[in-house]
Amino acid sequence: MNHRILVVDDESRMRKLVRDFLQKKGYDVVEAENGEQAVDIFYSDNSISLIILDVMMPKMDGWQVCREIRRLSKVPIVMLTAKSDEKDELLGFELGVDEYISKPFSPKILTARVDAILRRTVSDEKEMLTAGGIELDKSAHIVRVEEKEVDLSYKEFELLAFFMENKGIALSREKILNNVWNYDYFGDARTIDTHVKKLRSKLGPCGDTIKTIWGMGYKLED
Amino acid sequence: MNHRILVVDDESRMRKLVRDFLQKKGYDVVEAENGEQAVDIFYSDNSISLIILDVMMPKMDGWQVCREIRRLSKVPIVMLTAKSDEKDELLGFELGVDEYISKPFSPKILTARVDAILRRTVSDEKEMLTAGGIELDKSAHIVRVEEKEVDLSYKEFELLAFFMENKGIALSREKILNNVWNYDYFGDARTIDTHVKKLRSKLGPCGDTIKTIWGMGYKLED
DNA sequence: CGGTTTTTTCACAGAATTGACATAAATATA
DNA sequence: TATATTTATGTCAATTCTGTGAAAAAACCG
Repeated sequence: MNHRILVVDDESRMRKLVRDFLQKKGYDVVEAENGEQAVDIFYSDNSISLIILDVMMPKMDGWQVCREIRRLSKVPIVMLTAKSDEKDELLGFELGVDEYISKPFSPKILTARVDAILRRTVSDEKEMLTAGGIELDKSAHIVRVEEKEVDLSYKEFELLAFFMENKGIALSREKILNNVWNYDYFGDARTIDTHVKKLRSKLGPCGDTIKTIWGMGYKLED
Repeated sequence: MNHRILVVDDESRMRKLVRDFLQKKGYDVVEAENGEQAVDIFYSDNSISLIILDVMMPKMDGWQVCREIRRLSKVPIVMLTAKSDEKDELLGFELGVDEYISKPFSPKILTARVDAILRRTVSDEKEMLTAGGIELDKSAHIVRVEEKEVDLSYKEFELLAFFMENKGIALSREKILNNVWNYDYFGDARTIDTHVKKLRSKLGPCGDTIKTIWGMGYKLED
């Protein structure tokens, strides 16, 4: 799930600078040294999730590249401008630029903005619950422990989801019963123990994320 | 799935130039040296998916050709103009011109625009759903598994389409019933199972793309 | 209408899950 | 330390759920 970022600038020094910081943050980086190349790359590599674009470039400038890309894609675009210029920004927003960063910029600002934009666009896609090394996707009904998918039964899944929705909160057996089991269930409270046991063992290395609170109930650690 | 492009220009040098670049990109090219011929060819060859039209031509000019074609077709039209002229562009957009390219143009720009338009229109018209080796064309009502067409009944098709529109998402039987069957259907819950069974067997090697989520429903894998 | 295809119902076998229970282990309490 | 209380664990029968084939019912089509 790594993001690939296309950096477009005619100065190789600047490309290297930006690339270094993005790579340190764990992003994949692809470079283009002019607008045409950028468009080519973007059209041929459909895994680009964000473009950083210098405005000042010979031949095809940043605006043109932006316009060209926007013909068929809504990929987030960050513009690098020599200095903040209101007129330009207005033009940019019409073209669908997502963010401006004016040179000289601090690398922190750059990566922070990139992070923010990607988080925004990604989080639109799906809701994930996480805790420690556990990842739970309610809609896909998938649980992963340390990146590896784990098979859970229906009840186990429901129970874990309830734990994760209340991570860090101590839950009494009664509360768990009322939420995970049907309201007409009046069975043994020990039943929960059995399910917790199975959960713990199926969660493997993360099994001890479910803590016992003696005399009270259980809690999923944050 | 190759696109055929009709290039209309009275200068053979220009036709050859455009044709060369489009062919290098893998397009089929048909040429016409005047408006009448263009209209004739377009009407007789119904596999033309885009037209590149020079504005300046003797007898019947580009606008006239455009108007003529638009009488019965929405095929994308790209105009080649000697120089960008606002008045002309306004006229053109009223006539439904999709794109302008002013001479002299870079061949790369030409092909990039053509790519973009075709990708856009293709994805507008044909809503293609894919998942694993399964391809589903909703408008054409066709399903292919590993390039080979598969015969599905109406209900089977609807069900598969619903799965593919929600690929990666776990779907309860209730949800499936509400979406694929009429709201007033209260039949046996086994009905879905039966259809899933048939789907799985008809999808052959991709049959196991439809996962059972025990106690919950089904899911088409991403 | 008669034949054909599609859709639905149904019963049952087999699979997976669940909850109960007995027993062992752990923790608090006196 | 001894005792009471609470939790962990393994086992297993009962229950619930799904897959399947066959057959009935409905829709379709000349």
